[in-house]
Amino acid sequence: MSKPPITEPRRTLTLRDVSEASGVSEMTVSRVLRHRGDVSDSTRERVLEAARRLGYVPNKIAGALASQRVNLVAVIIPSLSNMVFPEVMTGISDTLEDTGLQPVVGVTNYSPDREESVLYEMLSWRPSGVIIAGLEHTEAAQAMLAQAGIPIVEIMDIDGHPVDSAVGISHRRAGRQMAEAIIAAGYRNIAFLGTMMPHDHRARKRLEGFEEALAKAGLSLVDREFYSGGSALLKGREMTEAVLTRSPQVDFLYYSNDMIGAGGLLYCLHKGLDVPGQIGLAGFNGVELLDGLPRKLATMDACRLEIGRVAAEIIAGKHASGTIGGEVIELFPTLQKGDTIRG
Amino acid sequence: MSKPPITEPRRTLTLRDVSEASGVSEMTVSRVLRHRGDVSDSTRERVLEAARRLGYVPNKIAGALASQRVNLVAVIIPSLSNMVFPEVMTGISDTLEDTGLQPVVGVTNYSPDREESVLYEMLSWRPSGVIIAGLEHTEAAQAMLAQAGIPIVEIMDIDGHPVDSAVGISHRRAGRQMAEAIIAAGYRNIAFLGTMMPHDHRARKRLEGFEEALAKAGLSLVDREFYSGGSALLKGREMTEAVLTRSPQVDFLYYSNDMIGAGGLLYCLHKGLDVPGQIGLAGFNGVELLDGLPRKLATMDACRLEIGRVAAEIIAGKHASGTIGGEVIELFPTLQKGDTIRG
DNA sequence: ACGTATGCTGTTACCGCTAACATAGCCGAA
DNA sequence: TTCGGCTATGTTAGCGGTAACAGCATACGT
Repeated sequence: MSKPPITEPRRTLTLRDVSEASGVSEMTVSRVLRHRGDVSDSTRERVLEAARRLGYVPNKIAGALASQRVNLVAVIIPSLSNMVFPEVMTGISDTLEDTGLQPVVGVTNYSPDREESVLYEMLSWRPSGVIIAGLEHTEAAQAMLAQAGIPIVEIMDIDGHPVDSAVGISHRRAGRQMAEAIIAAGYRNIAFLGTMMPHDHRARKRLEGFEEALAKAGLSLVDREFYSGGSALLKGREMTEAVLTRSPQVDFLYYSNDMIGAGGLLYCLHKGLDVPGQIGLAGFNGVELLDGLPRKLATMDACRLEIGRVAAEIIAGKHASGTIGGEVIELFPTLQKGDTIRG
Repeated sequence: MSKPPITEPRRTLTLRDVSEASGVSEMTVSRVLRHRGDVSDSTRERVLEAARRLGYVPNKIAGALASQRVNLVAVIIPSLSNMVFPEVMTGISDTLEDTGLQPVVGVTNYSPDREESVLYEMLSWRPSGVIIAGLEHTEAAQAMLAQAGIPIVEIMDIDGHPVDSAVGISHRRAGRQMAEAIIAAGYRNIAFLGTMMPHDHRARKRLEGFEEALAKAGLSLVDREFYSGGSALLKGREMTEAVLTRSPQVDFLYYSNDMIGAGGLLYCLHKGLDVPGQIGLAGFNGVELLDGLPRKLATMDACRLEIGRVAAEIIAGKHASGTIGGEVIELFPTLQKGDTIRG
């Protein structure tokens, strides 16, 4: 380092500053910094040294405007506070890692209006693609997605009509499968405990599938209980107590997610109930958390990591299926009976 | 709607398209869409109708370049998969909600190099501010932060020297406080169980403070156990078993986070140990999850929501303290003894 | 020697939008 | 009527980069 680093620049640096400091044109600096085109080693060295010394950080805004290319992928999800979407994010990040693409997260809190405005905001940055949870959106959001002219992947759910591509599982089928397993194990007095979220379409579809399969076996839910907000584990405990008090004949508890299921399981064990003999339980998601419980809750893996991975591959244009857009990729969750279903 | 919506635009729309469709200049359209300046009601109506009909989405890239203003706030955090950062995010989002600012999240996985590159990437979009976890960064990252010319808030931790502002708690003090409470309750054979993450400086500082207070009382840790990866709840269980087998004299287990603490608690209860008489436990973070456990784990709230809120206020320039930048705001966690410390 | 391929660097014209200033019409006061 | 002072709109000149092409050595085959 011959010259000392600049300490307090009065304004933010531009290519011109680096070009003047290294005695070449702005274009050449641009080429060096983007590892593009042929530049002689000596020039490259000089430019890099100057850029480093000045502390130059390129302006992607200008770059994106000029090149009409943005390395951002919009990811729009309902929440970060349950275990499921962070894991999807991991799948996305891992896959995007070596593509030069960068995920940008927007959170909707399960509000369609908020989803619409988050989408608008993100599209206004002209991302290279959109990954968005669910198939249900406002009309305006649907229109924006359809017109955006970039790859769109709707994730988690495939029971519906995607705008472009979709990657997910059939929640309806998942509900059905769980019901069938429960019935096959001999349980007959089944209750449902879940979230009261009018816009959680996936939980709704699971319940629909579940009840459909019950109906086919001539059964119906003997009780149901909903909650919203608060600590899921605690709510699971409280709801379970409420249901078992109100409907003592219940011999199976189907939860809309693992967290409340875990709360219910802890409650049942605490009460000394015979699980799964006297009463069975099942949740949904296959969250890692369950591994630490005294007994393993029955659940179905929602393929979260895989969904993120595949969605990102589609955006990055490196998904196995050669086709361009418009594909629906169904993943198949596996039912894990754990220790809370008989047999 | 007199004219039907355009269905398949060959290229993405610009202000010019809207201006032609509504018979005014681009500037006027721009003014209408930004609610800026005086525009007659009739013109505004006409422009909005045209924009809506065409499905125009403004190009913020061009707008930002021209106006030299970007409504983005970079938020750089180590992880999304533990409960802590999502809650900080909630605090940030809530506060930014009505400021026109938008958080953009980058995740570093506790890697300093990754942090540096994520920071570089985000700064290249010229955000209005940066919120970044921790006070320890690579030299290059420090330099970038110092030169960025925008408000920087380092969050979570205040034991060190911030580049600009800082909001957080003293983890060293938190560790000390917990040790003092444990000693006061009469426990003497204390073990530590934590993560093996060389870059989790906050966990390290808590342990340092903890040991410091032990030393002052003439005590030292009788055992310690570290883990990395896997289900925290399960790891807590396994580590606890290992420690209690190896060091049967241990009468207190101090965990570096609530999740492994919860696993340990479940293990102890399962083994029929007398908690907190025979053995005490404590974690850190005050996660909501604990409310659902059969017994409440002792913990310290890390003020996560508040940290996010205050950090965002500083960036938005609406924090109570009138000063501009350079402030260190210390928050004070409360010790919750729960049911797992005697007395 | 000549034409031409090749490697390196510079020039020009935008990308889509907005700040700043310019202009036109209209009102009321002098 | 004339003139300032509004209001509503248009015009001009960039913002900081990059695509595309132009230019100029140097190397090389014939």
